[in-house]
Amino acid sequence: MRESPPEMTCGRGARDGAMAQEAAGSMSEETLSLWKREQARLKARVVDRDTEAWQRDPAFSGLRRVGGVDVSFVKGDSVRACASLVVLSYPELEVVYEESRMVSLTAPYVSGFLAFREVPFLLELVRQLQEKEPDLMPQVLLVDGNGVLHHRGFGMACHLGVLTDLPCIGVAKKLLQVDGLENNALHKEKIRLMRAGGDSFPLLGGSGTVLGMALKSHNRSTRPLYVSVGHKISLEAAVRLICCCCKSRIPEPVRKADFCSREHIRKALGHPGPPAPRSLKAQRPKACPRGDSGESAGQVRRCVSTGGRGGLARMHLHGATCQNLTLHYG
DNA sequence: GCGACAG
DNA sequence: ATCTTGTCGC
Repeated sequence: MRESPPEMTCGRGARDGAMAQEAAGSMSEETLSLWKREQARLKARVVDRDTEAWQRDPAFSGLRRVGGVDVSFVKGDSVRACASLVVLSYPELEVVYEESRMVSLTAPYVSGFLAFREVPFLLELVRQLQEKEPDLMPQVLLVDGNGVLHHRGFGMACHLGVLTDLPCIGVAKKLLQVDGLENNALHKEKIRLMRAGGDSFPLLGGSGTVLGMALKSHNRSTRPLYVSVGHKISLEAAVRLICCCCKSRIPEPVRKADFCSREHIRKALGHPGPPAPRSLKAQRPKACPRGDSGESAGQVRRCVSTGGRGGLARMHLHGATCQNLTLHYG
């Protein structure tokens, strides 16, 4: 049951005034409701508290490997992309494993359903790691996107976490404005008031529950990160770990994964980048000037860990868990 | 027409 | 996600 790509869809009287999501306009209501049901089904398996000993340790003793995943895209191409998985040692944050793979995306991007577009390929990378280098399986995975900070409380970090049974943390670069959360003047003021790296404030959903934390990931970072629980870790431990993984605004595991996937695309497509058929719609003009002065790279404090004893919490990607690696959408 | 829009 | 130019830091 594959959806037509956006450009093949004739005007179908989208009731979204301005066709909020061009991709969403190509998605059948049947598929969207199927995806919602799948999210609801898997959401029941999310564990939003610490399950591993190292997560409670002030120095994260026992944590040796932190993973990061990312998907980068080919310029004018709506289907070709590269998925990457990296594993870094902790606390050194040196790459001990890296795998990148060119993939063909099938599902379009629809806000709220990012996992159905990217997770299948990330799952495949985790499965490959389990087969070839099980000893390098990360003890926690940092995901580029949200966890429970999501339209239905089940973002990509939850999705990947449940299907791999690995602790996962959602790290988003922009606030997803759901459940009453708004990137308004008050929110911006709170951001401005964060002074040092490690400062944060809670993101309270409409029902009063904490959906995540806005975090100033290092001293000179202007824009915050939005951290939320994916699976098998508490929000407190998640925020603390993200801090310890940030040499710059973006945590190293995610940053390295991003670099690897881009580099892989550059090599796979050869250096001359241009010939790419423009099949998507024209870009919408940006009316507002970008008023933020950029990032600044710089050495920043990191949490220090006193090494760690041997591996305790071993990831169990065996047996019953492996069936979770089956792809779940269609 | 306007605003929102993880990646 | 991607494009864009310049600027700053190492």
